[in-house]
Amino acid sequence: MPRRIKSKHQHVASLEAELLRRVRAHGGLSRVQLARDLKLAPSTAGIYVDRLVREGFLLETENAGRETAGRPPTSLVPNPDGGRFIGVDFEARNLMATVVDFSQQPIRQVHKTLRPTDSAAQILAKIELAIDEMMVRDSRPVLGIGVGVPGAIDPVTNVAVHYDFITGWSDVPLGARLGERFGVPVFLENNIRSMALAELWFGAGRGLRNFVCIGIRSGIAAGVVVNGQLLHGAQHRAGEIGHWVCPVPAELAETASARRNGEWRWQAGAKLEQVASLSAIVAAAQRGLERRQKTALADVKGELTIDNVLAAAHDGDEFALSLVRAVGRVHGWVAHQINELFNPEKIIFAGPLADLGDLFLATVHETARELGDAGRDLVIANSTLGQYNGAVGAAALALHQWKPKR
Amino acid sequence: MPRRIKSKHQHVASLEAELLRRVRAHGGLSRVQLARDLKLAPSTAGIYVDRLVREGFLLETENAGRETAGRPPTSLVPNPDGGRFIGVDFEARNLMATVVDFSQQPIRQVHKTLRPTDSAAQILAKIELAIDEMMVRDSRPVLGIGVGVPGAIDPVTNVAVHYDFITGWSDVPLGARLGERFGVPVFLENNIRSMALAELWFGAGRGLRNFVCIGIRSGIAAGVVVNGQLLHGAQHRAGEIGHWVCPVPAELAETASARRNGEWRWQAGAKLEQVASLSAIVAAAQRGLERRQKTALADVKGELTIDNVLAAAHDGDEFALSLVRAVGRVHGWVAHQINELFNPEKIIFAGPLADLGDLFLATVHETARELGDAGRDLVIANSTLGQYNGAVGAAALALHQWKPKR
DNA sequence: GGGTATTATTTTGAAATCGAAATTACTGTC
DNA sequence: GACAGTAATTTCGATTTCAAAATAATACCC
Repeated sequence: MPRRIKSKHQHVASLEAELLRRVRAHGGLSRVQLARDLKLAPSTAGIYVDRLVREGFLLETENAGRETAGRPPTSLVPNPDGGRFIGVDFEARNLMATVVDFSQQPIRQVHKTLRPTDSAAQILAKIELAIDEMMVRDSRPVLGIGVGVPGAIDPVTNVAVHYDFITGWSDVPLGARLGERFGVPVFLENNIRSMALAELWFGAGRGLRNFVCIGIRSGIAAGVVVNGQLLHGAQHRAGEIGHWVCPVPAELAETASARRNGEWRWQAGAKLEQVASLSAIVAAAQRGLERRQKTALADVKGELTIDNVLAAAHDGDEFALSLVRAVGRVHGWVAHQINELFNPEKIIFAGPLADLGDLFLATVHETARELGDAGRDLVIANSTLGQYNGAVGAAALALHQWKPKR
Repeated sequence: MPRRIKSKHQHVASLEAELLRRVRAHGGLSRVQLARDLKLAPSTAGIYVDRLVREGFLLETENAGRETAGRPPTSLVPNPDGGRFIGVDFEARNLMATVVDFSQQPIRQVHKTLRPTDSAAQILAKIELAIDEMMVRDSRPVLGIGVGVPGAIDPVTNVAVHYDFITGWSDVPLGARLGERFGVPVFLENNIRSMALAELWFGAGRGLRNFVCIGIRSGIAAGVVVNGQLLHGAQHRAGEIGHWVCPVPAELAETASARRNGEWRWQAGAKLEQVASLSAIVAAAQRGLERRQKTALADVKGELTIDNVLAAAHDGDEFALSLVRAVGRVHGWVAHQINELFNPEKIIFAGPLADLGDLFLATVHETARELGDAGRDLVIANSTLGQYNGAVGAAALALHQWKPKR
């Protein structure tokens, strides 16, 4: 009769993991503060912290000048040499990868371009290549890999279920494959959700327990954090607001008749992704060029890209600005709906539009305030984490899920 | 120096409470099954169950004919005489109250009508009166009171924060007041959320971990259950989809021009509550009568009520039916949006419209399927719990929050 | 410099919980 | 009716976690 194999101290490991998470989130905590935060007895916190220090995951630091009475606390920080984690984030066109040290400081980053014609196998190869480049053999070993995957994933089996925009990307056993190849634990997450994790841990959502992160790239999706936890939904498909049926501002309408007046219109079946994503902006700009709209975009050589449009808006081109504002109005409506349904502490926009700053956000905010009761309690912000957002979030996912072995 | 008073065994009490919840949810569990469900050692489960049996909260039952080998399990059921709980649910016009026994079987129910002119104080008095009527002095004592309150509440301080449709209903210390008056713990919850709890524990949401309950009465709101937990939001204001800006079907439009064609329209500022609530239906029906629409409703004496309209629809009146269908289309859109955002296992509609059955739900379902990708994974249902739904949920809230004293 | 107040950490013994090994109460088989 | 097989429950240390008390390290005051 085979003896059942079972970790004898699984709680111990997860408690240690929780302590590490806390120390990473608010560096410089003491044993006693940790005990208070986690509702542990001080003695218990002491035991675990001692062990983590002994094993080289935490460092005790001198704390500089203090003025309060009493025995000074011994502050704890994660030991950067505790180990490294790799994060990968990709969608149809781009792949980003990063390595972070044990204190979640990025050490190195890499960007690769994906071609629309790339097959699933080719993309898999590029992922492995990017990870290889991050796998530098120095100091401490790589302890885990996190991947932000477009489309649906199954975080239990670590399978990438499906993504429309990569041919053959269905039921890819990404976790198993990378795990075998690199010999470390692999964690998958949908990529907008890993962006939300990045915001939660080091971005605009730091310290919040309820917020929504809206990612606008080729598609549109939302990562929802409730009580400090990512929301997945029954089939891990929560957040697909790209499929929302939404109002269409005249500027973004496809037909001339729909553009006639300034009023927003309701078109049966107009999906948010087709109305207010980056690709929708490019399409609307192209329609504008076709009808000889006066704009600096007319001078663009070759294929019109989203960067052209955003640059023109940034430089004050009226037509490009009108498109950005129209998209902003739609997302103002989105923010309003989400605010009423979730009552989050904050709504964070991520992606190239967010990088435009106030140019985009002002319209969003204005529209949301108009729609709500004086927009009460509505806080909207742009992500400030830049384009490695998702990769960093994926690395942090691995970092946070990882547990010291017992 | 006053010694800090603190329950020495708070986990014990909450573990016992959890065991009780499990046994209520799936009557007839055994010690071992409970241990498995809660990931406890069998010995631990045994210790607690023994104590609960000894204290009269659980009963061991004979289990009828079985065919499996091995020592038969001793099934456990909640002891109906373990204690009673009172639930109250009210909104602007109605107040419902119920008592349930320890196995959550309703024992008695009462309904009171509230007048629109009632002040906060008068309503408070009616609540107390209803509770008095439920406070029968027999067998076991009342252990807790749950109240489903309209509008915003603060479940931490147990204060009813605000509700628009009762004059002076602001910062009512309902929990403290009832607690003093009746000498038992009082638990507050927003009333749509307590309806969602009722669905979770004994209704269409039984056994589910992710679903949304949409309540359509004078207003419209949603109770969202994620991972088996109610979602509250940052200021406990989650679920206010009545404020959603939504499309308006021609049948429900206010102006003649908007009614002109069959297309749905987007009106800036059209709120779901003003478009697709019970009061909106009555208003649309009245507008129909004013323009001499052919309908059985023309024969109604006195003020037109929602019951008239729903009865007419039930009897096949074309005009009334067209209104119900139009509202159904709007809620089909709502279901679609919620489905994409949350990916719940089920969406449950509650309120008088749901009591119409398929007459209402068919349109909802059809619209939602049209809007989604073949409506994949979308399950929509009507509540079957009837009008004491909220009261039962409120009682269950008290029942579930209550812990045996240690 | 010595006492007092204050806060962090460690020590200590007790309570909660566990895992593995009995024990119990059945069913089915010869 | 004894005997094997099976699954629930109990028993019995061992481990984890706790709470309270003791100890340590500082500031502040005289």
